[in-house]
Amino acid sequence: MTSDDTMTIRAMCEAFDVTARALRFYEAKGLLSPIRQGQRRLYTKRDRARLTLILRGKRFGFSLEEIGDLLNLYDPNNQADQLSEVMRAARVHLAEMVDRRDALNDAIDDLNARLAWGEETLSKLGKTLAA
Amino acid sequence: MTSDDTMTIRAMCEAFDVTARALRFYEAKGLLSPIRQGQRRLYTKRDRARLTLILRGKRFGFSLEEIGDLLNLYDPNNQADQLSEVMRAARVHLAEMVDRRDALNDAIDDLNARLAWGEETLSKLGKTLAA
DNA sequence: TTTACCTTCACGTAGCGTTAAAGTTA
DNA sequence: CTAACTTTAACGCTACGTGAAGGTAA
Repeated sequence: MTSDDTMTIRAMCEAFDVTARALRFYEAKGLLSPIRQGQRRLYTKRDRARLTLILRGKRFGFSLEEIGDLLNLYDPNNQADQLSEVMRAARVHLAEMVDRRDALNDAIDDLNARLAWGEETLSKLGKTLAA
Repeated sequence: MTSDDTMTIRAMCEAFDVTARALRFYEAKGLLSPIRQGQRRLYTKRDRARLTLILRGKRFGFSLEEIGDLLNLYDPNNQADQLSEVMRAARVHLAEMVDRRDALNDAIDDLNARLAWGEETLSKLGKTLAA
């Protein structure tokens, strides 16, 4: 972190545990806009705040495009209707996450059942071959 | 289903609820190998058996490459060691699925908490603006 | 000069979706 | 003849990883 409160791409990578490629990718997608010192990128605290939200959004399963929309909502004077909009999107996503988890649970149960069957089959097969 | 027990690509699509593109893709990946009647594909019951396993594998979260490996294990005279190998792979995958579900659950709980916070904030904001 | 970063292409991945252009079959 | 179905080819999408080739700063 330099004296003017900006960070190099390398410092960002270490601070947020992301790759430089990812940071450039987010920039190409319009999610970040670091200033330039010649060719080199310098990330301001605004970039850091946005990256925090980006990573949080990813953890919640939002796509980068959706995250971009949410970031745009955050940018202006964030009033009640903006927050409502974000929450509406979040609720939709939450429902999808719950569906995926339920499907995953079903698959897990199913696979467990098949493994149990497989073990039983193996033991029978062992006896058969031993006989 | 024609008299010689083969099915056209369209019939397969309807029977298994998959697209023709998906069937051709599985073929390109070496998972299916329908016979040809001129240019047209004709799927045998071997293909249908394999497709059943492919779709089941996908439901369990296996990649097509992994599914291909498992299909190859099924092909020969399936003995005890073959089944053991499949089960070993299945157990590894099961663990991954459990991890993903747990991560999903954490994210769901987290997002729920943030939504609760958001609702509280909204109500306070409402009072503030009304004052 | 070397060393260590930095930069911009640009192709590869997974699993198909989606035209496009053209041949075949009923 | 036409409608319906088929074929191959090939680019699009998501979120980057992974070099390649070269610039630049200490």
